[in-house]
Amino acid sequence: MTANPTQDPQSAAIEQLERFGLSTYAARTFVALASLGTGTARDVSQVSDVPRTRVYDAIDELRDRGLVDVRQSSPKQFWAISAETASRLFEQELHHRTTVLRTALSELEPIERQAEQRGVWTVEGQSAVTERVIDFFASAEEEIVYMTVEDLLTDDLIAALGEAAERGVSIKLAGVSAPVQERIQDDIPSATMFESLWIWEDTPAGRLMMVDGRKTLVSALVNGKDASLSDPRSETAIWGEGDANSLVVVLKAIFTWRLDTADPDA
Amino acid sequence: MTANPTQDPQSAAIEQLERFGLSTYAARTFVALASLGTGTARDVSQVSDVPRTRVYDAIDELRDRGLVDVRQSSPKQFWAISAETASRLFEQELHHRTTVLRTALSELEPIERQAEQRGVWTVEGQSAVTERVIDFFASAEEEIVYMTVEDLLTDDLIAALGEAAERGVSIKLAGVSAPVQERIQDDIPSATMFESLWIWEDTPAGRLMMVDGRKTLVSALVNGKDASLSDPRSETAIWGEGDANSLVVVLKAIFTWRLDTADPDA
DNA sequence: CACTTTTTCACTCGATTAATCACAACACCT
DNA sequence: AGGTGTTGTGATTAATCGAGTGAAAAAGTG
Repeated sequence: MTANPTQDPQSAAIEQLERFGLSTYAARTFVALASLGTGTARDVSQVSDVPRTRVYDAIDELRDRGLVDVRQSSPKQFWAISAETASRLFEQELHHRTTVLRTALSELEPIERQAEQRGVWTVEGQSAVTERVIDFFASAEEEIVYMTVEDLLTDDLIAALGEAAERGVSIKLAGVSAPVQERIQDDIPSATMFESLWIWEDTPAGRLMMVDGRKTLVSALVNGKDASLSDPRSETAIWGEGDANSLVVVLKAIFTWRLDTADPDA
Repeated sequence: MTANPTQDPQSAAIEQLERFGLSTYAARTFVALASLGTGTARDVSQVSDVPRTRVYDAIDELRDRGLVDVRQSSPKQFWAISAETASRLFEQELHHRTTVLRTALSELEPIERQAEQRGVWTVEGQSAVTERVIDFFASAEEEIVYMTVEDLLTDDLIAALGEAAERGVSIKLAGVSAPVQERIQDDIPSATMFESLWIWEDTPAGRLMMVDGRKTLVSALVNGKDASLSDPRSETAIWGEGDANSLVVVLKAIFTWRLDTADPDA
């Protein structure tokens, strides 16, 4: 997962197929067939390095999944469905499985998950942090304050902000770069900007978020000094929820001070 | 995989999570946490039957995937993301992975896959057969003839027919049940019906298809006598392509005879 | 400071799967 | 027909991975 330096199509396809539940033989066999179009066990074995005697089992597996058809002759001929059809097939199946998962999980989810917690939770990895922020945006009812130094304001986030804005949530942003700022003005005209600030002008910055004055999140990039922008995944965040939560209290104080003193229209 | 009699949410969720690449410990841990909301290693161990000493590893795995956050206290507290967020996360990831697969596969697909083949290919399983039929519909340029005895004309197929019709493909159907027939008239007004027929009036029937007079498919349900409609997955089809293909020749003869003699407007 | 609980880590056992081998069936060629 | 090489199936071995167990270190608690 971490080692993926734009490898060749072969290995990429094989890796994905394996992760979708095929055995390595089946995966290699299918990839071989996909490049051949059709072929015999021998052909497949030669280009895939699957032992010829095992190609038949692999074909069986692929047949069960509807990925390969067989011509009953001697030698048997195998035929792979097209790349387009194959991916459509997988997408369909996986969509179905996520639906099953969603249903099952929500059935056993507790009625209400208690908010109002002591202490703070930690999240690791940029994508995970973003995911969490989006979640919080989605739960906002009145106000979102979001502040970032670099351009940690991706399309996902803008979309989530847009949805919130349409619900009537007031949105206050800071630290947005000029080009993105223009986009925001178009997409979410109701959003107001306030001056970024302060201590970490050019530090390995992260983000800072508060929704409804009772959910807050702070993040930072871990490689403080050395490799600052090398690995984009090295972000760590902490968040807390509830009026009495210490992190919430602190951030609320900072933000209200800042928002009050700042020029409200900028 | 075959044993799936609408099991309880617990096992269903665990099964899906495992198939998405989580270890069984991680899957069980997440499900436990999902029902608890938050909890310690001990809590998790009790409801999930994961050895307490291994909950930590499982949490690490879940953390890497952004499914769980941790509160650094003693004992540590674990927090699971919501069912909704989790499934969205998976759907996103899987969509991405199918895209990677699609790209990789199409890069190594041969320039042109030779049509015009001797012999016939076999497909097994109702879903696989349907998939293949849809594929052929999508490749049709002039004419589709499709004939089925039972209601092997699902929404997928109707949709595929619709798309073909919009491309200007002429569509000829037979053996469609009355209710479905009405639907067709609405969705695809250009389609013409002809009388089903013949030998297999109430046999364990299948389908019969021809596109552009050069691709044909015939299917049958295998459990001829005993369990006819018990297992819907026991369908087998054969198909062939090319003007000289024997199956094509036979079917073309049958159909042209049938279509010529039948009343063209019915 | 003793004692419990939490957390980490190393190791064993078992199951799954890759890989090899031996043999039977079949087709082709002379 | 008979020989020869290729194809398909089944059994067997080797290796890998993950579940489960237990010991030991770390952190709390009285």
